[in-house]
Amino acid sequence: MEDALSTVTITDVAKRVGVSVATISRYLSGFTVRNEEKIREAIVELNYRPSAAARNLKSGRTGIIAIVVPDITNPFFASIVEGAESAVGEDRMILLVNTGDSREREEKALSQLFGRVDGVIMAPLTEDEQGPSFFSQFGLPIVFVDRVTKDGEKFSSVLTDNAKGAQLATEYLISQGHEKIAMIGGPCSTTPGKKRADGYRSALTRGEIAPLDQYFIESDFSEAGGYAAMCQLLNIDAPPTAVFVANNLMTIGALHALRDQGVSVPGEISIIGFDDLEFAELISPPLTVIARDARLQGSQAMDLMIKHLNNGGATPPEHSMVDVHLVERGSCALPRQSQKIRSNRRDH
Amino acid sequence: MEDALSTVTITDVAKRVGVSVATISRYLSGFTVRNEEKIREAIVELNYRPSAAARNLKSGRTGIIAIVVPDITNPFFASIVEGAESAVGEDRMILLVNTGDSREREEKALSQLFGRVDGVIMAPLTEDEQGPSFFSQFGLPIVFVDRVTKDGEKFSSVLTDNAKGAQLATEYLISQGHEKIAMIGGPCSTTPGKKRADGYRSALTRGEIAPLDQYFIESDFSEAGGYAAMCQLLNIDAPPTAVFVANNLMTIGALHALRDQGVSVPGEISIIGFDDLEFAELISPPLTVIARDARLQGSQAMDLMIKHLNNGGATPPEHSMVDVHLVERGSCALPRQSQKIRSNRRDH
DNA sequence: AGGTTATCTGCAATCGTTCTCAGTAACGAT
DNA sequence: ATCGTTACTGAGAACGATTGCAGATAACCT
Repeated sequence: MEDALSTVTITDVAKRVGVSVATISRYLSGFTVRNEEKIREAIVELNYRPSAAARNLKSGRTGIIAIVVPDITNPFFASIVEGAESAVGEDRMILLVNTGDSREREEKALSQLFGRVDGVIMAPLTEDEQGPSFFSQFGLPIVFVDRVTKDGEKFSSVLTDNAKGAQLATEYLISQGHEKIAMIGGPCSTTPGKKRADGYRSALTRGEIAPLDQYFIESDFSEAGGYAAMCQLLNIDAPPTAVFVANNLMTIGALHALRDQGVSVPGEISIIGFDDLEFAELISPPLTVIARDARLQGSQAMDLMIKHLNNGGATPPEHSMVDVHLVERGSCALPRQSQKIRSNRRDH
Repeated sequence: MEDALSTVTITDVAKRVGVSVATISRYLSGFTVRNEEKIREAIVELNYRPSAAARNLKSGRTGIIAIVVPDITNPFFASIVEGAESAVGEDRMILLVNTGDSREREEKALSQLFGRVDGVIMAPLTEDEQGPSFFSQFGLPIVFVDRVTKDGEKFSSVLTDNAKGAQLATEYLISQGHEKIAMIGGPCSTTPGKKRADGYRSALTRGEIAPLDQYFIESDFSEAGGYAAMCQLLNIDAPPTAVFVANNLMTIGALHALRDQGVSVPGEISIIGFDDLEFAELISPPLTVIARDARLQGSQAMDLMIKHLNNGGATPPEHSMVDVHLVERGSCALPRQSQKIRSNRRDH
């Protein structure tokens, strides 16, 4: 019932009980001491809370793990964060950094993390992270999630099988008879952007379809980017009959574009997305996607980090890969005969 | 180029340059000192990074603001967090706590925050937060966002005009000629749960429609809850012709239920949700909702917190209210004639 | 050159803990 | 009564930075 304003320290408690600070400290860390009851009382009465700052200084650990993501409003990253949160355990907490797709913010935040956190779980903006030695010099344990940097092999990582996912999507479209298959991709400077493009191309090649430049649009993983890309695809001479869109936000944008242009899905064009959405079934038609467990990616990354930390930072880097699978719903169909004719007409 | 393993302290830098630690410290805080060039070099060569822990201890501030939300995968809270992040400024960071709708986690996290953060922005799980004096005793500045606790007036808050939103929704349905208007609400132990129920009831009363118990279902703001509630509504004798669903996740659940049961929207039943969704337009029919600016709520909460902190914690509590508005799309329509007849028949 | 001022510097205390080390008290065994 | 053992205790040195104070140096003026 004392003043909650001025900070109560361990010394105040010690004085009140009439013992030394060491005793209070020991009591707090679970040793048996003589006046436990009186100490308990004093702590409650004074409303004493140990200073985390002082503990950090003494122990060299903060009990905080940073998680750095480009965009927390992207449901995928939100799930990663949630997964990480769920695995963080009793005695640690999460510091969230949302870089907002800004390189500047990312750099700044990273430099401020030192001494505040015990480790960093990170989805870097791009692969060419400020020089190859940056993270080696960084001095804090790192686990990459979803994306890596150039020298990423040196650190633990939890990735998705992006190439397989893209292949699965493309092969599915091929198996339905599509030939004019476009892709709206992410920035090739990012891991998923690059790998998904690779998977798309290799599936096409394997299906004996020549990848066309005009059918591949490198966009930016944003809704607006997906919208623009889809408009661009609709405007070319022989528009594709199917489009693989490389992430959830761009898929939403692409669907908006199709709706605005009055193009029916899957009647006139088939769409397959990457990353499932909570409401994918509610869209008309229900959206077919390549799905993966984002939450699992987050929790695995956290597990790796905690393992590393608990081993005194002496573990070799581990690389984990989360599987992908096709969720077949209603947004893909056989290419329309009429379309084939129309497009054939245009071709000649 | 020294070892990045062992921690480099300010003392190491001082030794290297041949000055006292005080000088290095002063250099770091922007004072002009004599050997600036040499100091700069030493810092780079040793890869020195000031220890945040030590600074915290000395200064009593951490430069970190906690933000506590029930569920980060809810797009609404993700936007709040993003808004807060965007307003946090250069010299502070965000510590995210995701309570996962668990009271236990919330309590535990709160108790661990002391000394780790300078303030807490919080959307409490329920209004009756562990005794009325808890937050008064808490010892850390608090700003409530979206929700408050019982003694919430004592702290700054950024809320939504929930009652108005619910009224708007209900009046809109009434204006279309609906009389059998149900509501799927959130827990009445939460601010939005309670206020939205109030708004719904008062709009009904004002429209001279008696609120029926069977038309109000208190659910839990989750997708599964929305699903179950909608199923329940469909099963009663005189099912409603319109339903106001009190949050985004429950709306998704309700729509799933309607789809599964083959009920057409808005043909057989009109739906209006609370909180817009990125993809609300893509659903068929496009979803009519009560919308508000979640991002703004987050940034306003952060602004309030920073203002408080910069004033040395001596500001009186401020209460801010974010406006709501109706976004009319396609999920509401006039009640079907056939339904009216059918229900009239049943009533008598 | 001497005196005055303006800058810069180092010493040492401090923040709130933890932890080592030396010590004391209690108790049973001899 | 003495000794050994066990079980707890307190003093004080860290941890790595910041900062008031007083002293040192340089710069400037007459």
